[in-house]
Amino acid sequence: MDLTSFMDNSRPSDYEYLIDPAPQYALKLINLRKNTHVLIIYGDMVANYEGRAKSELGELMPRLVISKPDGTFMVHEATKREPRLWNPPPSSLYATIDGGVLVLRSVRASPREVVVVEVPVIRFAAALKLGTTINYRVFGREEDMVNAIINNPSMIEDGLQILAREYHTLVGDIDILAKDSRGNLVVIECKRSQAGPEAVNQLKRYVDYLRQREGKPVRGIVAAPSISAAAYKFLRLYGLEFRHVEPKS
Amino acid sequence: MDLTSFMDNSRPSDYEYLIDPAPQYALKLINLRKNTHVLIIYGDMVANYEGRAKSELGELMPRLVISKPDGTFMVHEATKREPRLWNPPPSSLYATIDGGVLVLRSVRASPREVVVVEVPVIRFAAALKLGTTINYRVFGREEDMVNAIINNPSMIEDGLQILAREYHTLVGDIDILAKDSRGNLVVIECKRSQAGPEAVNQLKRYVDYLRQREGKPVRGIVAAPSISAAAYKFLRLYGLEFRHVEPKS
DNA sequence: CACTTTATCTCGTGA
DNA sequence: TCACGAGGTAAAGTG
Repeated sequence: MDLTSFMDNSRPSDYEYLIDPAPQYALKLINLRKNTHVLIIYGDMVANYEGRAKSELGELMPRLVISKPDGTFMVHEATKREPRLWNPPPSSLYATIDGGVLVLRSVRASPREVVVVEVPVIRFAAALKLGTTINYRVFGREEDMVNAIINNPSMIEDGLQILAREYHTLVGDIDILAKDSRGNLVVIECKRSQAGPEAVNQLKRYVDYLRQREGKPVRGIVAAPSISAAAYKFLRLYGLEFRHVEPKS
Repeated sequence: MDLTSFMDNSRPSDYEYLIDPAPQYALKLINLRKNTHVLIIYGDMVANYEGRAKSELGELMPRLVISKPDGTFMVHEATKREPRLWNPPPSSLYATIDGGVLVLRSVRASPREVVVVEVPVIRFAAALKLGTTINYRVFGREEDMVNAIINNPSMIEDGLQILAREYHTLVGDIDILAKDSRGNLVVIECKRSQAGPEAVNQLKRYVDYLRQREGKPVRGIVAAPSISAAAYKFLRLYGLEFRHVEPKS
């Protein structure tokens, strides 16, 4: 493939790449494809971000820029899953050449956030057509746990009767509201991973609210695969309960 | 540059790339560079993940794999900042050819999680040397807010005396513990962005605990740039207070 | 190592 | 649009 063939042909192809391109070639690729392709720019660059917070990558070194057609903009370094700088979608990419240097400006409208990248040395640039999986689904989420409990309440305790799921209250939504065999209201808070202090606190909030509103005893149960020691102490301090439930059951 | 020169020379260079490579060439690049370079593989692929949860990208379509020397492994699609599938560092990458098809297996030890990617069509593969910014710093975090308040407690109210920061209790850590001009304990919970019901609930947890432990009135203040309407109602309901504080002040 | 909390969290959902 | 809460959260810091 002619590496610069795209210059003479504005019809998008699946992928195009430039090796050690002059800035104006990279610029043209970016502007032609930024709304349809995922762009990759590899080179020596500096960058900075200002918006909700502020930070700077002032030392010139090789980094990797990834820009997606939805506005996602990321500056990756050698380590970590997270980009060092980024703008989430929807953001807008503006590329220019300033003093012979490629400059990428990603602007997020609300909240106003700007990432600016200067690339004095462009080693590689590419425009790639990527797909998107439809009907993507993850199994083993909290919702699946809630379903499992609703379908089989005895996994919490015998005689439990489900009253509602996602029961809305002034202080938040209760995962499962139920009634035990003795007629007590039971609030169940599900966590797909180990429950910590926040989970207990959340449950306590719901239970306190219902106790006050109903004027009678209300039980609270954390349903999770495990609970931290501190959270368990906290839970017992307030007379709440824990049930072991695996997220994939 | 000879696109296959790396084959005859195991000395790492800054970047190498293969265009429409045969699987065994891509395999060799991956195995030579996976521990030192960031790898990019673009092609048509299917993938699946199993670990804490489970999901599948069963439809063959163009996707982008990024692998970092620390074990970061990501499968990106056309949209979103988040990879569709991933393993965080530290994970291990194992590449093989199975029935003529490049197979990438990323394994995380604990918790055990596996991402498997099959790439029947490899359009592009590259090994890139990336840098890492040292002494990286973000400005405008919650810690900066806490510092600002400790250095100038009057931004909360006059006569406030700081007693402790990160004060540990049975139910969690208090951002700032202080005493007001009348001798009341004051718990301050800082949020760098708008405070929601959870922030208020967190504060209530600390205040309730101290009230009980100390047997005397304890004030609670949420310090944040703003607070949601629901959170504010909730806050007033429990006799807590709100102070406007900007994260960059 | 486990636990706790923050985050420029991101993302989906529902009002 | 905003608010709220889950997430395979990841990453940092502490005991």
